[in-house]
Parts: sequence; structure tokens; C-alpha cells
Amino acid sequence: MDSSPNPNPNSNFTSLLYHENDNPFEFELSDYFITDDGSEEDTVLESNSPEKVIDGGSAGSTSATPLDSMQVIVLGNYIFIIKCKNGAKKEMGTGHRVAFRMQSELEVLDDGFKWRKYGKKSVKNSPNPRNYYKCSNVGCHVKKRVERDREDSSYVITTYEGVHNHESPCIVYYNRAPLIIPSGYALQAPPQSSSSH
DNA sequence: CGGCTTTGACCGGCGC
DNA sequence: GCGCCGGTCAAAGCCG
Repeated sequence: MDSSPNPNPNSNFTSLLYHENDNPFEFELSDYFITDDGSEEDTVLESNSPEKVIDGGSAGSTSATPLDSMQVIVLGNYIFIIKCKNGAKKEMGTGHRVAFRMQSELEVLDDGFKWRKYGKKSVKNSPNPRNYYKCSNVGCHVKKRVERDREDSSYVITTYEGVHNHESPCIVYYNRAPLIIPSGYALQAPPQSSSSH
């Protein structure tokens, strides 16, 4: 399979999603849309999932939230910043599910991590199969599911479960670098070191 | 030859 | 209790 370094540049961010969790946690989500020329703009997300919906809160207030309570997922040219309220850092562990729905021709968008496919299932009420992936990193048990939207197969739904216990092969720390992220690079909060020279 | 994908089998949860 | 369905396993095959 050709691991193309560039995700489909024509994919458009559509809507965010949801997380499935029994805990009464409130998540606040924002996204950054990285354009080809590197400029960025904030977008308030709309949640239209029938599942539990995350509070799509105030985008652009990233400075108000401690960096270490964020999780960042990069899908192609899109960077999703998930901010935990309630000091919920510990809850970002295994079991959390975050899904993204994007319009893309590609089945699997490059998010900077290496995945190993371990299953494929046809789902009831959907003409499209669902693919199952595990993170290839030893000791990391993060999983993701990839399937096409059953109502509009031009959309891809990617669901992440768990949090990586390692850094992405490609990382750009977002308080040290401008938000110009090459495709395939992951954005991650910097380690807790207060001394930045 | 090693790593990855494919694919059918198997298993557990859940609803009836 | 039974059957359906989603998720995972693992053997075989493929490809670089």
C-alpha cells in the first residue's frame, strides 16, 4: 500500500464529532484549519452526531486552558485540539473515544502515527466496511476505526480510542513553532519544562 | 525474509 | 436460551 505523504488536500473539514464515554465529562473542542499558505483560522464546530455530543465551545481560547490538559490529533491538514475541562487530564486515558468526520477521497489519513490493520468488518445498515487499526508502537494500545459514512461515502469517519503513550514520529510543539504544520506531522503539547530560553 | 494486509473464524455482549 | 452483531485473532498470502 502506498503510504502517500500528503493527504488529500481537497478534503474539507465538516463537523466534529463526539466522544463516547459514560463519565459526565464535558469536553470543549476547537479546531484549526491550516490552509495551504499556512494561515490559520478558528472554526466553531457543529456537532450533529446522534451520539453523545461534545460541547463545541469557544474556539480560539486556547490560552485559557492548561496545555497539559489538551490532546491534539492531526488528520491530514486538520489539527484538532481537544481541551479537557474540569482538570480532566487523567481521563484522557484508554477508553476515550473521539471521532472525526471528514470529506476525503482517502480511506486513511496520515496522522503521523504508524498503524497496523488487524481487522475489517462489514457493518449492518452500511454498504461500506469498517477497518480496524492498532498503533504499531510497542506497548501502545491505541486503536482507531475507519469507515465511510453510510449516507455519503465521500465522508470518512475516523474514531480514535485511547491516547498514545509515546510521541508521534513527527512532532511539532505548538508553543515553540508557528501553526504551520506539514502534512503528517503531529502537534503536541510540550513537556512540562517551565524554563524556555 | 520480515513486516504488513487479508479474511474467515471465533468470542462476548446484548436484545428478544 | 438463542441468534445477531461488532470486535479481535491468527493463519496464510503478498510485497518490497
